[in-house]
Amino acid sequence: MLDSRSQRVLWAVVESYIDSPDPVGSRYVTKKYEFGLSPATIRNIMADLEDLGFLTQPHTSAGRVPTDMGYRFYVENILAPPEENMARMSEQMTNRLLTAGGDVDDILQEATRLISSFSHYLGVASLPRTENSTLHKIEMMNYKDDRIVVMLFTNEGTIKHKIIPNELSLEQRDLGRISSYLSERFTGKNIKEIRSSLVREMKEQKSEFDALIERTLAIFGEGSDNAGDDVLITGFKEVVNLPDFSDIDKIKILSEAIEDKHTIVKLLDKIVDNDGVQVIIGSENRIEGLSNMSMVATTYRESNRPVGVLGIIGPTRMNYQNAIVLVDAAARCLDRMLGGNSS
Amino acid sequence: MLDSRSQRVLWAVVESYIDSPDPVGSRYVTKKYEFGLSPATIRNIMADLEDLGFLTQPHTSAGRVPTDMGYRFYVENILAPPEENMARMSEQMTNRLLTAGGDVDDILQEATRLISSFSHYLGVASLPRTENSTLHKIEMMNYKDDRIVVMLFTNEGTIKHKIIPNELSLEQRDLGRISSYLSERFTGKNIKEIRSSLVREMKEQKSEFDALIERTLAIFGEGSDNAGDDVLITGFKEVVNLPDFSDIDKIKILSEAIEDKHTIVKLLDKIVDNDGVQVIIGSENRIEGLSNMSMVATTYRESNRPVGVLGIIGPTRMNYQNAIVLVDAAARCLDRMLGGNSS
DNA sequence: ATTAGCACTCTAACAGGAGGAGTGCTAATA
DNA sequence: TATTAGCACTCCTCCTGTTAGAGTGCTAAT
Repeated sequence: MLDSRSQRVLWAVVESYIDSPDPVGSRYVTKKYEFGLSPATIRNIMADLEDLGFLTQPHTSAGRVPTDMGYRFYVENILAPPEENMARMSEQMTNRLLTAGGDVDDILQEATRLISSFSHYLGVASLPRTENSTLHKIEMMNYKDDRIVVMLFTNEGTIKHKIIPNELSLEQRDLGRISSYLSERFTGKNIKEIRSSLVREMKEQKSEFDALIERTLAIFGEGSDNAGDDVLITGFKEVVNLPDFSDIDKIKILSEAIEDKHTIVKLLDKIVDNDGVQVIIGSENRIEGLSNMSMVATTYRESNRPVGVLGIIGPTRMNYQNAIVLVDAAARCLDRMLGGNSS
Repeated sequence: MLDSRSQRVLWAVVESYIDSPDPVGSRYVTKKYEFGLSPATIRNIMADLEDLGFLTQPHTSAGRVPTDMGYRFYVENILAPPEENMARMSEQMTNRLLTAGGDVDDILQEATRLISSFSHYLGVASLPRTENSTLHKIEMMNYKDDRIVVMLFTNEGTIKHKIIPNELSLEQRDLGRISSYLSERFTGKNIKEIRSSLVREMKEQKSEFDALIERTLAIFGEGSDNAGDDVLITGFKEVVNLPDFSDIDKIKILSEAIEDKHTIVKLLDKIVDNDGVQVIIGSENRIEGLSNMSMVATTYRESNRPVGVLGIIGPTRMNYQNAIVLVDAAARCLDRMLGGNSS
């Protein structure tokens, strides 16, 4: 599809543009990379690459800049194998990550922090969605006379609790009965299923515990309606230091996306599980305002079941190779940490 | 200390500079505010105010700008009583806040979000520090064979849980004994005290449960060493839209402060409880990099005991009146919501 | 097929100048 | 004595024109 000489030129342009965000000219390419060709020839090749849509010019007499399509080709066909020191870097990160303790949330927090500080881009992750977990146990207990604490234990090792008013003045004995009934009936079942089956039941047969059940449901459903609480974003301070964000308007857009999180959620939702690191380049994401951002992400697993997404978001001019290696290393590390937990 | 005419001029300068960040000139003051004086007279007064340290000039032929000292005088001596629509605004906010549900964390999250969006500055808050709470109950239960869930219930209505490995393979029976022993001994006591007394005991007498106790301690102490997890900061997207942050370097400094949180913690620590909204202006905070930021904050209470801080951070050129009213309204609203809870 | 040469284009950077806003001072005024 | 009008002066901002440089595309020569 593209002769190897053109590929090498495209490679040179992308690499050097990633290195520093100045349009790259023909002369520069001949100087920096050993082509054995004159600038004029490079110019011709570049013109061809532009016709094909891989490169573009900011203005008539400027050098070339890769298009999203150019990056795409670069990522898919001519990405070099990771360098030695890249491997060392990801190993370092993995080691740091392995020392992280706490529950899943803490580990993920640390993971995003690490991939952000190693890549100098934004680290993002979606927490395991409760609704995809399976129930391990439900506990209810009295708390301070007028309230009940409901606790939800999942097989995935997360615990959620919620305080609800004890409207029926239930005794601890009653609570024990209710919770062991629920536990017995639903243990091992998918939270999402439980939720819908409870809702159905409540419609069919009115019980005196409806109010209690309804409030309990809130734990099950948390995060499913107001998506955004279950996504972590770290590293804004890294990103503002990039020359790509010297423009204040870009910062505004980004800060809005980060704070509202909905946009990022939409992005993460695009990552499906297909056993590998996925790359979404620039306008491919089809999200307004994020057309000059790319994402490198993959799913992470828990007992061999994909439960969430981990990735890096940066400018289209990002170091894809670096990002891919880091994300992959972090995700596989998570797999081990989480998988090992629930064994 | 300052005759009323000078005060009015200072007031005019501050107000109009808050309104828009251009140095304010003598002519402008006479036009906008009815002084019955000529620009020349205003100039003389301004020169006096400059000599006194309340105003300053960016350059020779520019208008005047308030100094930190100027703002200080303005805040303490000549702040006008809140306008009508200000009161309506804070009422609106209060209503919105009252509908917030969930535990303390959720409520505070909503509170910072609200004061940020109403003020267009940064909303900040410190969560109630667990170590200042009193213990209500401790529960321990087996979880998935090889682990234990430790739950800490405070009188203040917060619950913390932690999963720790069950190294001694304790039975639920043992756990029940241990937790009821701990509960019995420490209920009603201050968490901080409990922590230190447990540590002391562990040193004095080795018990077979030391490892368990030590891990349990981690819950008590959480947030005390790595301060930063217990502070909320919201509204970066509001702040980047201010003309004060059109400079990219200021954004960098701020984003760093927000992400690391330590700086903000230091700032919040300066707020002591003395029954009222406190204002820290510009370089008064003595924190590097934040010399052009001000904070308006106050403590919020739980059962009449101050447990945390809530405030607004913005540029020195912030609308103090507005901020004070909002912070006060929000804090008093929190008082009610939390105080009512634990009655 | 490649390359040297050249005219052309566009930008970034600098310098100079006009306009304007605002001051401080002095002298006149109420 | 306090206020004000007048005026010279300063400094910033904005606009303009110019220049240097980088890079291109094209053509003709190799």
